[in-house]
Amino acid sequence: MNYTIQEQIALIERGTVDIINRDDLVAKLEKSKKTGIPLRIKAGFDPTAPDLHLGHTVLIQKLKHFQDLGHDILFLIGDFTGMIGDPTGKSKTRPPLTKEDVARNAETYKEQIFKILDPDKTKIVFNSEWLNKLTSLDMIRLASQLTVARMLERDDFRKRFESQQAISIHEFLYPLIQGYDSVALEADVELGGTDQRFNVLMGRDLQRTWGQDPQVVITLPLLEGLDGVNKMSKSLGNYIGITDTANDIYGKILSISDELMWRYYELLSDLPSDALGKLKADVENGTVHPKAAKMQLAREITARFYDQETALLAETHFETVFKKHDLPEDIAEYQCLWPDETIWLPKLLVEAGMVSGTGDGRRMIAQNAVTLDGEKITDPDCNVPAQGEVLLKVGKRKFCRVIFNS
RNA sequence: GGAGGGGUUCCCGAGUGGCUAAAGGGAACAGACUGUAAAUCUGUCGGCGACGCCUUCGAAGGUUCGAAUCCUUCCCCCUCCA
Repeated sequence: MNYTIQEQIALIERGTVDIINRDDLVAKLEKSKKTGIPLRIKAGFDPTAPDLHLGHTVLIQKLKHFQDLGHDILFLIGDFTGMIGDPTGKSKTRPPLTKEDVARNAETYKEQIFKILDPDKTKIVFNSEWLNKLTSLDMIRLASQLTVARMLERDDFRKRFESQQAISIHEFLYPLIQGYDSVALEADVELGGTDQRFNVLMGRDLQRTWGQDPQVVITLPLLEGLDGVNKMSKSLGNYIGITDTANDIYGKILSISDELMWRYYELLSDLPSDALGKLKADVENGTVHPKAAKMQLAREITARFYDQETALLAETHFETVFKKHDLPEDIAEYQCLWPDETIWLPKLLVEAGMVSGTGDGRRMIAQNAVTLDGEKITDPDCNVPAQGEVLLKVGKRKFCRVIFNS
């Protein structure tokens, strides 16, 4: 609580898209400073996806900023909303989550978010706590707070409406419910991705209706996934999980495109903006190789979830495997029980889980992608003696040491 | 309740009786080039010890020498009218 208002604003503002509205934020910060009562910062999370990735960390990092400034973090797990199913996208009817599921997912969340947030200063709350108590009457009253016209202001609803696509009633309830969460929590600030803008703004309206001081809404950019096109998501497989190994985090970052690298710098790095500007200029004028810049980013991010030392090890690992084409030090091992003297190579690749089928294996061999004990194999009919140890490599990054047990 | 449109291999999307394991595109994977970047080029892309065999076109039956294509029933999705 020893920060000036200006210092607080500067940290909070960094990397945000919108602050709605800024004057309210200043007023709240001033009041908090005067009274010594920390602000209540709310952010909601889906209970069905406990595998957090870097995309989520943009938001969590911002929570961390608030936490560092001495405010209270309300980490909301939307277990009630999760039971209904997310309206966005063609939702296949989601199997309803049981209490056990929710509890387990919450534990997973904790393990992950506490890599960033301070567990002692973070409160985890579930919206079923208050939403389950609402009666039908309450629900309808809540629904009366909003008109259809207002709802259709929301971009995605409007587009769907105009192009005559279906919108279900319960989809209209979603923003209301989310807004009601803010009322229940008496939130001072709510954070959300830019795609959540409408939903989080709803909280302001409802809080006003309930006679509360409306929350400040802060939206944060959505991080693009590894492909650089879609937003990072687990289902698209274009993500870097925060529980990924150091080697994976490092390697995945190095595999992103140069263009995307700057986006990641902007959203994920703590590098001060003037230093970032200089780096960018240096890359542009050729003083710094783009790969060096990428390595720096990879080190920083890897170190965030592990430590500096581990990050450097990951870098060494990376250089060993991909630059010098040496073997990585931690090759997967596969114990193979095989009754015969020899084994057909494609079969062995299947056994070792390196290809999807013998057809795939043949293909890989035909495409010069398979190496056995460092020797390139080109004959799909190749048979290998089933004894001792062999080292297999498929493509650039798949390794396996097969140990035969007779 | 009424009318119409549709469900094809990971995705989009051709295909209206044999030449179709099914065009084209995307994704993905492999190879070349590199910085495991981008771009580009080449190849692969249902399964199988494989110039052949087996299983696929929402599901189940049927017609036919032969069906993704025709018929029947069923399931699902979408739009419009009410």
